[in-house]
Order: sequence, then C-alpha cells, then structure tokens
Amino acid sequence: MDAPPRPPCPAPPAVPRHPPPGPQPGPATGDVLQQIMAITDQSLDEAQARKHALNCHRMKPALFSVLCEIKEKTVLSVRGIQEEDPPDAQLMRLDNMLLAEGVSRPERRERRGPVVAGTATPGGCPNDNSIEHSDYRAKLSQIRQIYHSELEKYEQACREFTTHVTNLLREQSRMRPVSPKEIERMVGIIHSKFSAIQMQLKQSTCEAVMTLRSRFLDARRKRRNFSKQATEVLNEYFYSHLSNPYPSEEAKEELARKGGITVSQVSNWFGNKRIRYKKNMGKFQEEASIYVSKTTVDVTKVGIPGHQASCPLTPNSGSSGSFSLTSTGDAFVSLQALASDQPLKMGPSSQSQARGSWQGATPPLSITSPAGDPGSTHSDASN
DNA sequence: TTGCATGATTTTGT
DNA sequence: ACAAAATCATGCAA
Repeated sequence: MDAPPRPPCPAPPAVPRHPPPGPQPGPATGDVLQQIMAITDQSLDEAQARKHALNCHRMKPALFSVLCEIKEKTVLSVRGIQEEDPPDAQLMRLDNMLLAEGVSRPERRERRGPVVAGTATPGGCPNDNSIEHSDYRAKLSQIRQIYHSELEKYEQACREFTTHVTNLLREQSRMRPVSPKEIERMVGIIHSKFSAIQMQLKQSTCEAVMTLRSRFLDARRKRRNFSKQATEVLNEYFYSHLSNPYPSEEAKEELARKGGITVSQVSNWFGNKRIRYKKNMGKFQEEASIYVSKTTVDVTKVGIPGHQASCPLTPNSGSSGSFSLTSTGDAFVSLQALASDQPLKMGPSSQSQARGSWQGATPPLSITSPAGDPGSTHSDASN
C-alpha cells in the first residue's frame, strides 16, 4: 500500500464555515462532499482556496485512505483483463525489412562496388546501372530522411505527452489516490498508442521502398545491354564450344566473373544465344567466324590443346577424356568439321537428352568465307 | 518513329 | 530440374 503524498498542512482545523444548503447526508463527510461538488462552480481563486482548505481538513486522511482502498479493488479487477501484449510479429517484420533495406540505419556512407561485379575484371566493367543506382539511392535516402524525421517527431511528441500526463497525475495524486504503478501503466498505454502510430509510419515507409524497388530495380524494365567485355567473353566461349555450348556451373561462374555479370545472366545469355543461333545461323556466320578465328589464334598462342590450365572453362558434359582434350580443341573440332562441311559429332556419352536437340543444329559453318552471303549458302539451315 | 537487337521472363516439353 | 521455345519489354541506330 503506497500512501499518496500529502501536501504540507500548517493549521489543522479550519473547517469551512459555509452553511451547507439542503439536507445533510452525514455530519462531516456530507459537508466535505458538498464542497467538492461545489468547487467546479467557483472561480479559480476561490476554488484554489477551497482546495487548500479541503486538503487540510481533518477528515481528509481518512477519506483518502477509503478512496485508496476502493480504488485498489476496482483497479485490480480491471487490471487483470488487459496485460502487456506479446511482441508484435508484424512490427518485427517491418523492422527487419527496414533494416534490410537500410532505412533503419540513420545514414551510411558506404562506397562498395556492386555485389555481382568481381574485383578481377581487368577490363573494368563500367557499371551500366550507375545512373539508375544513384537515382535509386537518392530516392531511398529521401525516404530514409522522411522516415527518421517523422520518427523523431513522434518520439518527441510521445515524450512530451508522457511528461505532461505524468505531471498531471502527480498533481492529481494530491487530491486522489494515484499510485506510481498507475502512472507507469498510463505511460505504458501512451507508449503503445504512439508505437501503433509508428507502426503505420513503418508500414507506409516499407510500401514506399517496395514501390521504389520495383520501379528502379526491376531488371526487365531496366534492361541494359551487357558490356563489350561481357559479350566478348560469352561469345568466345559460345563459339569455341559450338559443338556443345552448355557451360558447366563452374564455367558459368567464371564467365560471370570475367564479364562482370551474374551467373543467371550467363544462363540467360546462353539460352537466348542457343535458340537464336539455331534459328538463324546464317545471321551469325560472321560473328562466328570472328570468334572462332580468335580462339584459333589463342589456341596457337597457348600451344598444345588439352592442357587444362590453358582453359579452365570446361563444359559440364566433359567428364571423360574426350572433353579434356577438346576444351580448347573444340575450336579445332569445329574447324575440322567446318572444313569438311560436315556436321559435328561428339562422343556418344557427351551428347545425351537435351543436348541432342542442339546436335542437329550444329552448323556446317564455312568460316573460310566470312564475308560470304549467308542466305545463299545456308538458306536450308535457317528453318 | 520504326524496326531490329537483346536481355529477361514465362510457358512448354522432357 | 533443366533446356527449348515463345513472348515481353527495352535499347539503340537509322
């Protein structure tokens, strides 16, 4: 039982001399109650004086303790109903997302390169997305700023309101029983109300970030052509493995690293390339001759084909000896086939299931005449 | 403005 | 699950 603070009271008695109007319910308490009720009708000064007089009334302590007792009972019965709710899962989700998006943190000055771009790109892949990227960052920063300023506002308002209510309750505790616990509870209620508002803020911030993301980072909407470096690397691999243009996972990773693109982009590229090449080989004649001859030069420069270190990009189907020697020799195979104008034949083990569909498409390229008109030479192959 | 090139996604087949 | 095929949407040169 916590006794409420009592204001200092110099003179004990001083019972108001007002003659109570009407019939009296009790000798002294009725009188006091009447006076309390009348306070609201009086002027401020008069009420203040009356308040002081009541505070000093000899019955006040007794009355106060009765009030305390009654209140304790009612409050206990009320309090059992609603206790502090469990940590909100929704709020946690929002917090996590804001943290992940970098909105929760005040402001970070990180100057890191893109995630996909490896450090080992000698040609230096110019970040195609830099413009969009900075635009995105600017917008994100704007959102972050708004979020933080609003959050600060809410927090300040919450603090002010809490202080205000606390003071008010402390003030009132002189007149009615208000335990510190109750003040605490009230503060808790205020905080929960304000955190509900904060949650709304977080929610709308999340929505804004999502919209921004979809607008700026949707790769399909913001398609950028690959850098020359990337195209070069991919084409080199494609034409040097023309008989089996299915890079293994490791090969894809290496290609991605060399080209400064992602592995899935490599996969996409090969998917597109295979289908488009097959559809219209004539159109790719020139390109093919360029890359094949390029690889041939490389091969001659490197020396004996078949040396693993000379070309780490081995096709995934090259598990047996046949591919260990064709990693670079693939160009040779192609060349031989091209020279003899015959479709390429791979080892039986290396050409299974899906690859079969490619096998028939392997072109009888004639790189001996790169400038030759493709339409006349291979019009049959184009469909 | 238009048509083609090209990267990404979706659908379909195995 | 993976690849082919179809389709979408954008980039870019003429």
